[in-house]
Amino acid sequence: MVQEKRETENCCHGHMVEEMGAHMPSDECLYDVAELFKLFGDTTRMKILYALFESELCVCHMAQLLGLTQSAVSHQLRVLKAGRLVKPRREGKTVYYSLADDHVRKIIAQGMEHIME
Amino acid sequence: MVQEKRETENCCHGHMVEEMGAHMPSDECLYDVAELFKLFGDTTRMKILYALFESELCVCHMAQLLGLTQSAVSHQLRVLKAGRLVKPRREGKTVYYSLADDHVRKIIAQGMEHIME
DNA sequence: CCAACATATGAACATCTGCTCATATGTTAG
DNA sequence: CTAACATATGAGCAGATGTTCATATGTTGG
Repeated sequence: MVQEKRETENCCHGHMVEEMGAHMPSDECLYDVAELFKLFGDTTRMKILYALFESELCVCHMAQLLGLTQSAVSHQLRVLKAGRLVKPRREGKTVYYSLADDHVRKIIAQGMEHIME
Repeated sequence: MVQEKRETENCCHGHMVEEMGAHMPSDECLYDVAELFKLFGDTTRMKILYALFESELCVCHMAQLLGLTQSAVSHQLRVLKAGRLVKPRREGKTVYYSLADDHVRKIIAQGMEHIME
């Protein structure tokens, strides 16, 4: 995350530039949204999330279903859990994961819609 | 994109695994959605998109507004254009970019909502 | 406690990404 | 045409990311 480089170029003799800035969300907010979407921006994670659309699943079940290693799935579940997109439920040795809330479903659905244009 | 690794592990003696698969979108579809979200998954691109929320902007204007290099902005606009999230409009030497459609706005808004929980 | 199973985690590695710098392309004024 | 400006693009590089392999942790049955 290294940036903050200012240019002196200017095609429009920059008035109103600061005025525009007023409507922009804070850098932190923009960063958070980008981080959120980053979670959806990987095929493996998207597979996992979509697999959880209908019902909770345990790790090894997901691995089987998606043709992935248990380790790979577990690593990604860790990321998704940290991002509050999924939540675990332990039952004996088995850990079942499910979508954290309906927002996740909505966001994915919206993305799907855009793809199907 | 190297994967396709199958595990033999099985906590649930895998019946119904294939049945689940029936409800999954095609790999290509999942891939496309992930690619779409990947576009939103970067702070610089999110800044650019958000800056375009209200009105079209030329490249150097965006660079100024966001405190980024003209080159960096141009590179990202290329990516966003390829992903059909923004569209250019040439006017003399200047190229104005704007959001490609309202879906973009909706998707970002949905993301923002989730952040503000 | 021990063995077996389910999941989690750390290190190493190859790949992907996004930035910078230099330069090319496109456009208009003179 | 040429100079000046706006944008685009390519090469190179540093940092981020996702996978694998090996191993640790957690849980239950015997």
